[in-house]
Amino acid sequence: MAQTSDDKIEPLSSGEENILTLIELFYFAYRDFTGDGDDVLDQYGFGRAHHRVVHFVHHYPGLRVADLLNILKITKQSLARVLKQLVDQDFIIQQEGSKDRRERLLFTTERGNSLAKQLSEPQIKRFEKTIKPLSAEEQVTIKKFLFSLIQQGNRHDVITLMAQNGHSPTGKPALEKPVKTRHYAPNAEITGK
Amino acid sequence: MAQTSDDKIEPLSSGEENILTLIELFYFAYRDFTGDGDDVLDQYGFGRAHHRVVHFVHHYPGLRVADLLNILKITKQSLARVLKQLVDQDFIIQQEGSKDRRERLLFTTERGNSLAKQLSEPQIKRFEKTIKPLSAEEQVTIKKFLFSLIQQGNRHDVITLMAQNGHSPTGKPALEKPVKTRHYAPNAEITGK
DNA sequence: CATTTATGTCAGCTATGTTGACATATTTTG
DNA sequence: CAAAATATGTCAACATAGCTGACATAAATG
Repeated sequence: MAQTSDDKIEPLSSGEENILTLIELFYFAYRDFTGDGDDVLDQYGFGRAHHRVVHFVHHYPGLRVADLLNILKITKQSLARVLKQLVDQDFIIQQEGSKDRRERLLFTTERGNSLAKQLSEPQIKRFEKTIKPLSAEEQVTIKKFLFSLIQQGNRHDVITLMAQNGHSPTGKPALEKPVKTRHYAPNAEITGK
Repeated sequence: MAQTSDDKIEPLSSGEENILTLIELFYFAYRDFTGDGDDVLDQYGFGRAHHRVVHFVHHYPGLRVADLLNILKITKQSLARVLKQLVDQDFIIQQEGSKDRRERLLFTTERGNSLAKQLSEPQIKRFEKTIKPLSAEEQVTIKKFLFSLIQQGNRHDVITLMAQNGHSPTGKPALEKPVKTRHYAPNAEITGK
Protein backbone atom coordinates (compact mmCIF):
# COMPACT_ATOMS: atom_id res chain seq x y z
CA MET A 1 0.00 0.00 0.00
CA ALA A 2 1.58 3.13 -1.24
CA GLN A 3 -0.27 5.51 1.04
CA THR A 4 -2.37 5.42 4.15
CA SER A 5 -5.99 6.50 3.95
CA ASP A 6 -5.31 9.96 5.34
CA ASP A 7 -2.09 11.42 4.05
CA LYS A 8 -2.77 14.59 6.04
CA ILE A 9 -0.76 17.60 5.08
CA GLU A 10 1.95 16.03 2.98
CA PRO A 11 4.05 19.20 2.52
CA LEU A 12 5.89 18.21 -0.63
CA SER A 13 6.81 14.81 0.68
CA SER A 14 9.15 13.64 -2.02
CA GLY A 15 10.16 13.10 -5.54
CA GLU A 16 8.76 13.84 -8.88
CA GLU A 17 5.08 13.67 -7.99
CA ASN A 18 5.31 16.87 -6.01
CA ILE A 19 7.25 18.56 -8.72
CA LEU A 20 4.53 17.56 -11.15
CA THR A 21 1.96 19.17 -8.88
CA LEU A 22 3.93 22.39 -8.94
CA ILE A 23 4.36 22.20 -12.68
CA GLU A 24 0.64 21.82 -13.17
CA LEU A 25 -0.17 24.62 -10.75
CA PHE A 26 2.28 26.75 -12.68
CA TYR A 27 0.45 25.90 -15.88
CA PHE A 28 -2.99 26.60 -14.43
CA ALA A 29 -1.82 29.86 -12.89
CA TYR A 30 -0.40 31.08 -16.16
CA ARG A 31 -3.44 29.92 -18.08
CA ASP A 32 -5.74 32.05 -15.95
CA PHE A 33 -3.31 34.94 -15.61
CA THR A 34 -3.01 35.39 -19.36
CA GLY A 35 -6.75 35.47 -19.77
CA ASP A 36 -6.95 38.57 -17.62
CA GLY A 37 -6.53 41.05 -20.44
CA ASP A 38 -8.83 39.38 -22.92
CA ASP A 39 -11.96 41.44 -22.30
CA VAL A 40 -10.11 44.67 -22.84
CA LEU A 41 -8.22 43.30 -25.82
CA ASP A 42 -11.46 42.27 -27.49
CA GLN A 43 -12.75 45.82 -27.22
CA TYR A 44 -9.77 47.01 -29.22
CA GLY A 45 -9.71 44.11 -31.61
CA PHE A 46 -6.30 43.06 -30.36
CA GLY A 47 -4.81 39.79 -29.18
CA ARG A 48 -2.41 38.67 -26.51
CA ALA A 49 0.56 39.43 -28.72
CA HIS A 50 -0.46 43.08 -28.71
CA HIS A 51 -0.81 42.92 -24.94
CA ARG A 52 2.77 41.79 -24.51
CA VAL A 53 4.16 44.43 -26.82
CA VAL A 54 2.20 47.27 -25.26
CA HIS A 55 3.12 46.09 -21.79
CA PHE A 56 6.84 46.05 -22.32
CA VAL A 57 7.00 49.25 -24.33
CA HIS A 58 4.93 51.01 -21.70
CA HIS A 59 6.99 49.73 -18.79
CA TYR A 60 10.33 50.23 -20.54
CA PRO A 61 9.91 53.31 -22.71
CA GLY A 62 12.57 53.71 -25.34
CA LEU A 63 12.94 50.00 -25.92
CA ARG A 64 14.41 49.11 -29.27
CA VAL A 65 12.90 46.62 -31.68
CA ALA A 66 15.81 44.28 -31.04
CA ASP A 67 15.19 44.45 -27.30
CA LEU A 68 11.59 43.50 -27.81
CA LEU A 69 12.58 40.57 -29.98
CA ASN A 70 14.91 39.37 -27.27
CA ILE A 71 12.21 39.70 -24.62
CA LEU A 72 9.48 37.98 -26.57
CA LYS A 73 11.72 35.45 -28.31
CA ILE A 74 9.78 35.64 -31.52
CA THR A 75 10.87 36.48 -35.04
CA LYS A 76 11.07 39.92 -36.56
CA GLN A 77 8.24 39.10 -38.94
CA SER A 78 5.96 38.01 -36.19
CA LEU A 79 6.62 41.14 -34.18
CA ALA A 80 6.39 43.39 -37.23
CA ARG A 81 2.77 42.53 -37.92
CA VAL A 82 1.64 43.29 -34.42
CA LEU A 83 3.85 46.31 -33.97
CA LYS A 84 2.70 47.82 -37.25
CA GLN A 85 -0.92 47.70 -36.10
CA LEU A 86 -0.04 49.35 -32.84
CA VAL A 87 1.92 52.08 -34.59
CA ASP A 88 -0.68 52.62 -37.31
CA GLN A 89 -3.40 52.93 -34.72
CA ASP A 90 -1.38 55.34 -32.65
CA PHE A 91 -0.74 53.25 -29.56
CA ILE A 92 3.00 53.25 -30.07
CA ILE A 93 5.35 55.72 -31.69
CA GLN A 94 8.79 55.10 -33.03
CA GLN A 95 11.50 57.63 -32.55
CA GLU A 96 14.86 57.69 -34.22
CA GLY A 97 17.68 57.05 -31.78
CA SER A 98 19.72 60.16 -31.08
CA LYS A 99 23.04 58.39 -30.65
CA ASP A 100 22.41 55.71 -33.22
CA ARG A 101 20.00 56.85 -35.86
CA ARG A 102 19.38 53.33 -37.13
CA GLU A 103 17.50 52.53 -33.98
CA ARG A 104 13.76 53.00 -33.69
CA LEU A 105 13.05 53.61 -30.04
CA LEU A 106 9.58 52.64 -29.02
CA PHE A 107 7.26 54.64 -26.81
CA THR A 108 3.60 54.39 -25.93
CA THR A 109 1.37 57.30 -26.84
CA GLU A 110 -1.43 58.57 -24.61
CA ARG A 111 -3.70 55.95 -26.08
CA GLY A 112 -1.00 53.37 -25.56
CA ASN A 113 -0.58 54.35 -21.94
CA SER A 114 -4.27 54.08 -21.39
CA LEU A 115 -4.45 50.67 -23.01
CA ALA A 116 -1.43 49.43 -21.08
CA LYS A 117 -3.00 50.51 -17.81
CA GLN A 118 -6.32 48.90 -18.62
CA LEU A 119 -4.55 45.68 -19.51
CA SER A 120 -2.35 45.53 -16.47
CA GLU A 121 -5.09 46.37 -14.02
CA PRO A 122 -6.65 42.92 -13.66
CA GLN A 123 -3.26 41.26 -13.65
CA ILE A 124 -1.99 43.56 -10.96
CA LYS A 125 -5.09 42.87 -8.91
CA ARG A 126 -4.62 39.15 -9.29
CA PHE A 127 -1.08 39.41 -8.04
CA GLU A 128 -1.95 41.83 -5.27
CA LYS A 129 -4.52 39.45 -3.86
CA THR A 130 -1.94 36.73 -3.93
CA ILE A 131 1.01 38.70 -2.65
CA LYS A 132 -0.32 41.14 -0.11
CA PRO A 133 -1.20 38.58 2.57
CA LEU A 134 2.35 37.23 2.47
CA SER A 135 5.25 38.26 4.66
CA ALA A 136 8.19 40.13 3.18
CA GLU A 137 10.25 36.94 3.41
CA GLU A 138 7.65 34.94 1.59
CA GLN A 139 7.53 37.56 -1.12
CA VAL A 140 11.25 37.31 -1.57
CA THR A 141 10.96 33.54 -1.79
CA ILE A 142 8.54 33.91 -4.65
CA LYS A 143 10.73 36.38 -6.45
CA LYS A 144 13.67 34.01 -6.13
CA PHE A 145 11.52 31.10 -7.26
CA LEU A 146 10.39 32.82 -10.43
CA PHE A 147 13.82 34.15 -11.24
CA SER A 148 15.43 30.76 -10.87
CA LEU A 149 12.96 29.23 -13.31
CA ILE A 150 14.34 31.50 -16.00
CA GLN A 151 16.85 29.94 -18.34
CA GLN A 152 20.41 30.56 -17.14
CA GLY A 153 21.42 32.23 -20.37
CA ASN A 154 18.51 34.64 -20.18
CA ARG A 155 18.87 35.79 -16.60
CA HIS A 156 21.35 38.50 -17.34
CA ASP A 157 19.05 40.04 -19.92
CA VAL A 158 16.23 40.11 -17.41
CA ILE A 159 18.42 41.73 -14.79
CA THR A 160 19.62 44.33 -17.26
CA LEU A 161 16.13 45.06 -18.47
CA MET A 162 14.73 45.52 -15.01
CA ALA A 163 17.67 47.63 -13.93
CA GLN A 164 16.36 50.27 -16.30
CA ASN A 165 13.56 50.88 -13.88
CA GLY A 166 15.82 50.59 -10.89
CA HIS A 167 14.65 47.10 -10.00
CA SER A 168 16.50 43.94 -9.28
CA PRO A 169 14.92 40.51 -9.57
CA THR A 170 17.62 38.92 -7.48
CA GLY A 171 17.38 41.12 -4.44
CA LYS A 172 20.87 42.39 -5.05
CA PRO A 173 21.18 46.07 -5.82
CA ALA A 174 20.27 47.05 -9.33
CA LEU A 175 23.29 47.19 -11.61
CA GLU A 176 23.45 50.88 -12.24
CA LYS A 177 21.72 54.12 -11.83
CA PRO A 178 18.79 53.70 -14.15
CA VAL A 179 19.19 55.75 -17.29
CA LYS A 180 15.52 56.06 -18.20
CA THR A 181 14.54 55.53 -21.79
CA ARG A 182 17.72 53.76 -22.71
CA HIS A 183 18.01 50.29 -24.08
CA TYR A 184 19.76 47.42 -22.42
CA ALA A 185 22.68 45.23 -23.30
CA PRO A 186 22.78 44.31 -26.96
CA ASN A 187 24.01 40.81 -26.22
CA ALA A 188 21.66 39.29 -28.74
CA GLU A 189 21.64 35.63 -27.94
CA ILE A 190 20.19 33.55 -30.69
CA THR A 191 17.66 31.15 -29.28
CA GLY A 192 15.58 28.67 -31.14
CA LYS A 193 11.85 28.45 -31.81
CA MET B 1 14.37 62.30 -5.77
CA ALA B 2 12.40 59.12 -5.80
CA GLN B 3 15.21 56.84 -4.79
CA THR B 4 18.66 57.09 -3.31
CA SER B 5 21.60 55.92 -5.37
CA ASP B 6 21.82 52.57 -3.60
CA ASP B 7 18.42 51.11 -2.82
CA LYS B 8 20.15 48.03 -1.45
CA ILE B 9 17.93 45.01 -1.11
CA GLU B 10 14.58 46.61 -1.59
CA PRO B 11 12.51 43.49 -0.74
CA LEU B 12 9.31 44.38 -2.55
CA SER B 13 9.22 47.84 -1.09
CA SER B 14 5.82 48.97 -2.23
CA GLY B 15 3.09 49.32 -4.73
CA GLU B 16 2.55 48.37 -8.27
CA GLU B 17 6.12 48.54 -9.47
CA ASN B 18 7.05 45.49 -7.47
CA ILE B 19 4.01 43.66 -8.64
CA LEU B 20 5.03 44.46 -12.19
CA THR B 21 8.43 42.96 -11.53
CA LEU B 22 6.78 39.76 -10.33
CA ILE B 23 4.44 39.73 -13.30
CA GLU B 24 7.34 40.01 -15.70
CA LEU B 25 9.35 37.37 -13.90
CA PHE B 26 6.29 35.13 -14.13
CA TYR B 27 6.13 35.77 -17.84
CA PHE B 28 9.84 35.09 -18.39
CA ALA B 29 9.71 31.96 -16.25
CA TYR B 30 6.80 30.56 -18.20
CA ARG B 31 8.35 31.55 -21.51
CA ASP B 32 11.47 29.52 -20.77
CA PHE B 33 9.64 26.69 -19.03
CA THR B 34 7.40 26.01 -22.03
CA GLY B 35 10.37 25.84 -24.33
CA ASP B 36 11.72 22.86 -22.43
CA GLY B 37 9.92 20.23 -24.44
CA ASP B 38 10.54 21.68 -27.86
CA ASP B 39 13.56 19.62 -28.83
CA VAL B 40 11.76 16.39 -28.13
CA LEU B 41 8.56 17.60 -29.75
CA ASP B 42 10.44 18.47 -32.92
CA GLN B 43 11.73 14.91 -33.15
CA TYR B 44 8.17 13.63 -33.21
CA GLY B 45 6.80 16.41 -35.38
CA PHE B 46 4.55 17.57 -32.59
CA GLY B 47 3.84 20.96 -31.02
CA ARG B 48 3.21 22.29 -27.56
CA ALA B 49 -0.48 21.46 -27.82
CA HIS B 50 0.46 17.80 -28.10
CA HIS B 51 2.74 18.18 -25.12
CA ARG B 52 -0.10 19.41 -22.93
CA VAL B 53 -2.47 16.65 -23.98
CA VAL B 54 0.06 13.88 -23.52
CA HIS B 55 1.10 15.30 -20.18
CA PHE B 56 -2.34 15.37 -18.65
CA VAL B 57 -3.49 12.05 -20.08
CA HIS B 58 -0.31 10.44 -18.84
CA HIS B 59 -0.55 11.92 -15.37
CA TYR B 60 -4.29 11.39 -15.04
CA PRO B 61 -5.05 8.16 -16.91
CA GLY B 62 -8.69 7.67 -17.71
CA LEU B 63 -9.37 11.35 -18.25
CA ARG B 64 -12.41 12.04 -20.36
CA VAL B 65 -12.40 14.36 -23.36
CA ALA B 66 -14.59 16.79 -21.43
CA ASP B 67 -12.08 16.86 -18.57
CA LEU B 68 -9.30 17.67 -20.96
CA LEU B 69 -11.33 20.50 -22.46
CA ASN B 70 -11.88 21.91 -19.02
CA ILE B 71 -8.20 21.68 -18.17
CA LEU B 72 -6.93 23.22 -21.36
CA LYS B 73 -9.80 25.70 -21.80
CA ILE B 74 -9.82 25.25 -25.54
CA THR B 75 -12.59 24.21 -27.89
CA LYS B 76 -13.54 20.70 -28.88
CA GLN B 77 -12.40 21.32 -32.43
CA SER B 78 -9.04 22.53 -31.35
CA LEU B 79 -8.48 19.54 -29.12
CA ALA B 80 -9.87 17.10 -31.68
CA ARG B 81 -7.19 17.87 -34.22
CA VAL B 82 -4.36 17.29 -31.81
CA LEU B 83 -5.94 14.34 -30.08
CA LYS B 84 -6.65 12.61 -33.38
CA GLN B 85 -3.00 12.72 -34.33
CA LEU B 86 -1.98 11.30 -30.99
CA VAL B 87 -4.55 8.51 -31.27
CA ASP B 88 -3.76 7.73 -34.92
CA GLN B 89 -0.07 7.54 -34.15
CA ASP B 90 -0.67 5.31 -31.16
CA PHE B 91 0.40 7.59 -28.36
CA ILE B 92 -3.05 7.64 -26.79
CA ILE B 93 -5.85 5.11 -26.77
CA GLN B 94 -9.51 5.73 -26.12
CA GLN B 95 -11.51 3.27 -24.13
CA GLU B 96 -15.26 3.16 -23.78
CA GLY B 97 -16.39 4.02 -20.26
CA SER B 98 -17.68 0.99 -18.40
CA LYS B 99 -20.33 2.83 -16.41
CA ASP B 100 -21.20 5.35 -19.11
CA ARG B 101 -20.50 4.00 -22.54
CA ARG B 102 -20.68 7.41 -24.17
CA GLU B 103 -17.45 8.39 -22.52
CA ARG B 104 -14.12 7.85 -24.20
CA LEU B 105 -11.58 7.48 -21.45
CA LEU B 106 -8.09 8.44 -22.48
CA PHE B 107 -4.93 6.53 -21.69
CA THR B 108 -1.36 6.77 -22.89
CA THR B 109 0.11 3.77 -24.66
CA GLU B 110 3.67 2.56 -24.17
CA ARG B 111 4.77 5.05 -26.79
CA GLY B 112 2.71 7.73 -25.08
CA ASN B 113 4.28 6.97 -21.73
CA SER B 114 7.70 7.19 -23.23
CA LEU B 115 6.95 10.49 -24.91
CA ALA B 116 5.41 11.91 -21.76
CA LYS B 117 8.48 11.01 -19.76
CA GLN B 118 10.83 12.49 -22.30
CA LEU B 119 8.81 15.69 -22.33
CA SER B 120 8.54 16.09 -18.60
CA GLU B 121 12.18 15.33 -17.91
CA PRO B 122 13.63 18.78 -18.65
CA GLN B 123 10.73 20.51 -16.94
CA ILE B 124 11.10 18.39 -13.84
CA LYS B 125 14.82 19.14 -13.81
CA ARG B 126 14.15 22.85 -14.12
CA PHE B 127 11.81 22.74 -11.16
CA GLU B 128 14.05 20.48 -9.13
CA LYS B 129 16.95 22.88 -9.44
CA THR B 130 14.68 25.66 -8.30
CA ILE B 131 12.86 23.83 -5.52
CA LYS B 132 15.39 21.51 -3.95
CA PRO B 133 17.51 24.23 -2.29
CA LEU B 134 14.42 25.62 -0.58
CA SER B 135 13.12 24.78 2.87
CA ALA B 136 9.86 22.89 3.27
CA GLU B 137 8.19 26.12 4.37
CA GLU B 138 9.40 27.95 1.30
CA GLN B 139 8.12 25.16 -0.89
CA VAL B 140 4.72 25.45 0.69
CA THR B 141 4.79 29.19 0.12
CA ILE B 142 5.34 28.60 -3.56
CA LYS B 143 2.54 26.07 -3.76
CA LYS B 144 0.19 28.52 -2.09
CA PHE B 145 1.38 31.31 -4.37
CA LEU B 146 0.69 29.39 -7.54
CA PHE B 147 -2.62 28.06 -6.33
CA SER B 148 -3.87 31.49 -5.39
CA LEU B 149 -3.07 32.83 -8.85
CA ILE B 150 -5.61 30.42 -10.27
CA GLN B 151 -9.02 31.88 -11.02
CA GLN B 152 -11.38 31.39 -8.08
CA GLY B 153 -13.93 29.55 -10.17
CA ASN B 154 -11.31 27.10 -11.41
CA ARG B 155 -9.70 26.18 -8.13
CA HIS B 156 -12.14 23.48 -7.25
CA ASP B 157 -11.54 21.75 -10.56
CA VAL B 158 -7.82 21.79 -9.93
CA ILE B 159 -8.27 20.36 -6.45
CA THR B 160 -10.55 17.64 -7.74
CA LEU B 161 -8.21 16.79 -10.56
CA MET B 162 -5.18 16.50 -8.34
CA ALA B 163 -7.07 14.53 -5.74
CA GLN B 164 -7.18 11.71 -8.27
CA ASN B 165 -3.53 11.17 -7.66
CA GLY B 166 -3.88 11.71 -3.94
CA HIS B 167 -2.46 15.21 -4.03
CA SER B 168 -3.70 18.45 -2.62
CA PRO B 169 -2.56 21.83 -3.93
CA THR B 170 -3.77 23.59 -0.81
CA GLY B 171 -1.93 21.56 1.77
CA LYS B 172 -5.23 20.33 3.19
CA PRO B 173 -5.83 16.60 2.92
CA ALA B 174 -6.92 15.43 -0.49
CA LEU B 175 -10.66 15.24 -0.84
CA GLU B 176 -11.16 11.50 -1.05
CA LYS B 177 -9.46 8.25 -1.43
CA PRO B 178 -8.24 8.50 -4.98
CA VAL B 179 -10.21 6.24 -7.30
CA LYS B 180 -7.56 5.85 -9.98
CA THR B 181 -8.58 6.15 -13.60
CA ARG B 182 -11.80 7.96 -12.83
CA HIS B 183 -12.78 11.38 -13.97
CA TYR B 184 -13.38 14.39 -11.78
CA ALA B 185 -16.31 16.65 -11.17
CA PRO B 186 -18.34 17.35 -14.29
CA ASN B 187 -18.99 20.91 -13.26
CA ALA B 188 -18.30 22.24 -16.71
CA GLU B 189 -17.93 25.93 -16.25
CA ILE B 190 -18.12 27.84 -19.47
CA THR B 191 -15.22 30.21 -19.75
CA GLY B 192 -14.44 32.49 -22.61
CA LYS B 193 -11.63 32.49 -25.14
C1' DC C 1 -40.35 8.30 -25.31
C1' DA C 2 -38.31 12.96 -25.06
C1' DT C 3 -34.47 15.26 -23.48
C1' DT C 4 -29.93 15.81 -22.19
C1' DT C 5 -25.20 14.53 -22.38
C1' DA C 6 -20.63 13.01 -24.36
C1' DT C 7 -18.41 12.78 -28.26
C1' DG C 8 -17.20 13.40 -33.09
C1' DT C 9 -17.05 15.96 -37.32
C1' DC C 10 -17.68 19.35 -41.43
C1' DA C 11 -16.37 23.85 -43.27
C1' DG C 12 -14.14 28.02 -42.84
C1' DC C 13 -11.85 31.60 -40.43
C1' DT C 14 -8.22 34.15 -37.37
C1' DA C 15 -4.10 34.93 -34.62
C1' DT C 16 0.42 34.23 -34.11
C1' DG C 17 4.22 31.84 -34.91
C1' DT C 18 7.90 30.15 -38.68
C1' DT C 19 11.64 30.47 -42.84
C1' DG C 20 14.51 32.65 -46.20
C1' DA C 21 15.64 36.34 -48.97
C1' DC C 22 16.53 40.90 -49.74
C1' DA C 23 16.65 46.36 -49.27
C1' DT C 24 18.00 50.57 -46.81
C1' DA C 25 20.24 53.51 -43.79
C1' DT C 26 23.72 54.01 -40.57
C1' DT C 27 27.58 52.86 -37.74
C1' DT C 28 31.86 50.67 -37.08
C1' DT C 29 36.18 48.93 -38.54
C1' DG C 30 40.36 47.88 -41.14
C1' DC D 1 37.39 56.17 -47.09
C1' DA D 2 35.72 51.66 -48.44
C1' DA D 3 34.13 47.45 -46.57
C1' DA D 4 31.75 45.09 -43.19
C1' DA D 5 28.57 44.81 -39.65
C1' DT D 6 24.27 46.30 -37.54
C1' DA D 7 19.27 47.80 -36.93
C1' DT D 8 15.34 47.83 -39.08
C1' DG D 9 11.79 46.94 -42.52
C1' DT D 10 9.53 44.12 -45.90
C1' DC D 11 8.09 40.40 -49.45
C1' DA D 12 6.16 35.76 -50.05
C1' DA D 13 4.80 31.51 -48.34
C1' DC D 14 3.70 28.49 -44.81
C1' DA D 15 2.55 26.02 -40.03
C1' DT D 16 0.30 25.63 -35.70
C1' DA D 17 -3.18 26.20 -32.86
C1' DG D 18 -6.78 28.74 -31.62
C1' DC D 19 -11.96 30.08 -32.93
C1' DT D 20 -17.34 29.78 -34.57
C1' DG D 21 -21.52 27.53 -35.80
C1' DA D 22 -23.90 23.71 -37.27
C1' DC D 23 -25.02 19.12 -37.22
C1' DA D 24 -24.85 13.75 -36.25
C1' DT D 25 -24.71 9.71 -33.30
C1' DA D 26 -25.04 6.97 -29.34
C1' DA D 27 -26.15 6.45 -24.76
C1' DA D 28 -28.02 7.86 -20.37
C1' DT D 29 -31.69 10.00 -17.84
C1' DG D 30 -36.18 11.73 -16.48
